[in-house]
Amino acid sequence: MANLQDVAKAAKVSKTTVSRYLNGSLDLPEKTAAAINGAIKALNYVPNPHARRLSLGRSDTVALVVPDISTPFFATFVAAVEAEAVRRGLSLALHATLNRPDREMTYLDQIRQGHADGLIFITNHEGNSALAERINLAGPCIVVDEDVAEARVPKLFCDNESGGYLAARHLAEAGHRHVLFIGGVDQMISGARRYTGFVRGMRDVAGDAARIERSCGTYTFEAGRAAGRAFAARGADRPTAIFATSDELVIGLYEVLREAGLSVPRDVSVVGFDDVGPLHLFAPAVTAVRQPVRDLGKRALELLLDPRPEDTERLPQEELLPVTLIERDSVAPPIGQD
Amino acid sequence: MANLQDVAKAAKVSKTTVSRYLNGSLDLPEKTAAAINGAIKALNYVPNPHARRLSLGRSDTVALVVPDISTPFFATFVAAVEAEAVRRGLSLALHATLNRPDREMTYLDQIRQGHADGLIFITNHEGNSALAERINLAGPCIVVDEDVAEARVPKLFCDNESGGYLAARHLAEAGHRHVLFIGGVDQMISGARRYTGFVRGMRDVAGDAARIERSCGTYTFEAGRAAGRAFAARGADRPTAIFATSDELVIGLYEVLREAGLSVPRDVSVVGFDDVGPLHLFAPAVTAVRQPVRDLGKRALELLLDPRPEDTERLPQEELLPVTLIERDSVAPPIGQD
DNA sequence: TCAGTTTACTAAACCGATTTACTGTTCAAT
DNA sequence: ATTGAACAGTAAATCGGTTTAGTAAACTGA
Repeated sequence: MANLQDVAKAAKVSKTTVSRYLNGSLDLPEKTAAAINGAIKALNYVPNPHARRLSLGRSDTVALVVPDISTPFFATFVAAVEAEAVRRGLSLALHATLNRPDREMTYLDQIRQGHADGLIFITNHEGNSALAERINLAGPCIVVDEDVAEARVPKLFCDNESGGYLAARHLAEAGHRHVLFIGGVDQMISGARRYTGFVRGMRDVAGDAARIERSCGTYTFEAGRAAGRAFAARGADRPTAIFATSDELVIGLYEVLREAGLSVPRDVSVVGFDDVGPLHLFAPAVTAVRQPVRDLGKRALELLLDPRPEDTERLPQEELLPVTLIERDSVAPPIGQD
Repeated sequence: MANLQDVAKAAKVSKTTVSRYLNGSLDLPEKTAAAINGAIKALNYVPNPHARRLSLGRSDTVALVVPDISTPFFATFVAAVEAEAVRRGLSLALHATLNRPDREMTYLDQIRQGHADGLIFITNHEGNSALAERINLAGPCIVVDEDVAEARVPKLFCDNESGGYLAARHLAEAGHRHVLFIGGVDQMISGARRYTGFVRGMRDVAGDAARIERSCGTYTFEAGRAAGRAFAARGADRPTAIFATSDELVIGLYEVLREAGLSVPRDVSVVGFDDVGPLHLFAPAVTAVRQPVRDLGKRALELLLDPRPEDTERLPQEELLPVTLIERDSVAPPIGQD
């Protein structure tokens, strides 16, 4: 491969001239410019990216750290970030942590070490302060989807509270009073806020008649199945509606309800969250709170790259993106005595 | 950030010594080694990746070019590649082309220019020879999932022909004689081979009684809907079973069949392909040929990094990974007069 | 005609590693 | 006392760009 020196020699000028010409920091008379362009074409010259990065001290690459890539939610998120990165002429380095703190640490360190110019970070487990500390040291970084409490960086979430509220109102207005919330623990922002909103929504409509149960776990198929099994095993005093706060939970739940011979929405109503997968094709189609996943991805990169506010001492700004309720066929008024 | 020089100074040795010590090309007495380790720890030294890459002429990064990341198939594939890359200490640069040839070219060029040490390439449209030429110039590369005819690089596919065969036998053995194949055109290896296998499977069981129709298009929701609409609009002489050769096609098809009031498998049997999404939760659960997507990802990286055969003149080797038929509830014997 | 400006370009330092080809010292054996 | 090997390192070149701080020549105006 030809390098800058070769081009310079062929065009009978110096390295400096070629470099500065290419970077626009030098105006050249037509003749010289033509000679350089000719040499570049003839030699098929392309700047060596590693030399460039070393010299400039940046990589034009952003790193994306997510728990997993194969779930629809993260896959869609990654796709949105990638699209925005391309638009800005950046490359994307993708890292999956499988939610393991040691791997999160590793990638965090890599950023600090200059592997990438910035980092979009998503973790899925309860925050710990060692992690937060690493984030604060990592250079340009933004935390998305789930909070890392002590991290002093910009944060971007969907409006979890409002999502919980919308789901609750919808259920309560359909007549449900005894409901089950399946979701994350209070230590996680999505779990806490969705639940807060859910409770507020139920109270707003049903007041003290609302009877709210909560089942905490991860956002996985297996947790959905487990909660579903526990639900199915109960007798008469069973909630009449379930708010399952992720696509995976809904899928696992549906699986078990079907096996148990429980019909949705006749025996129990269901509202989901995320709505990234093909929930409209399930039987019955799932009513769900939809997250603006693509917007989340696009906005994450914007926030990462846009100039930071100067006063670093202010609390990290937190931005919320709106969610919407998509009504389908999994909610009906409750029947029976409950 | 501290650099090699700083460490050397602190340890009272030369840059060379530190570098060679760290890279294992120099044995040092305990005292010197301890001094260096101490300096590294004290200064929090980490080698600058860009300098390293420039010096070594490699990036320990592989590039992955796929049409899209947000579909379950590619998302799962990417996840598998990433996992294998981590295992080998490599980074992953992710690029989505949205199936646009210009972007494919761009990324192909980036590899040649040294952005990555190797490339896993997936395209989803009919091959063209300009693309193949670029691939042949791009350095270490492997083509996966769909062929690029004139590319002389290792290739990795699932066993499409066998997948078609399995689907056809299953349908024919259930009694179906008049069947519809929905899939890619003959110019694409997946379309051609799945169809070939499908025809062979039908003939093996039903001989001349087999009546096979084919609908060519892309592997998208929309194509599935379109084929479904065309199917639903037909009168008496309608096939009794459909082989929809991607998850997306199945989803689009199901959507339309449901709207049209056609019941699966009573009115029509369906067999899918891919089986990456939650097809087991659809109503009815979809019988499908399952692709070994994770194996595909893992094996792709292995093939890319494993030493190439020396005689480059031999035809590029092609490796096929086995598929399996997952039987669920979307196939039943045909009823009626057809 | 000569100072001052503009034009056209460049030498050399720098980014931070790796690596080749040495140097100087110590020790054992002859 | 000398030779040769083993030990403990190192100077300097290299990778391929960017950038600072210039220089030499041509032109302009008084």
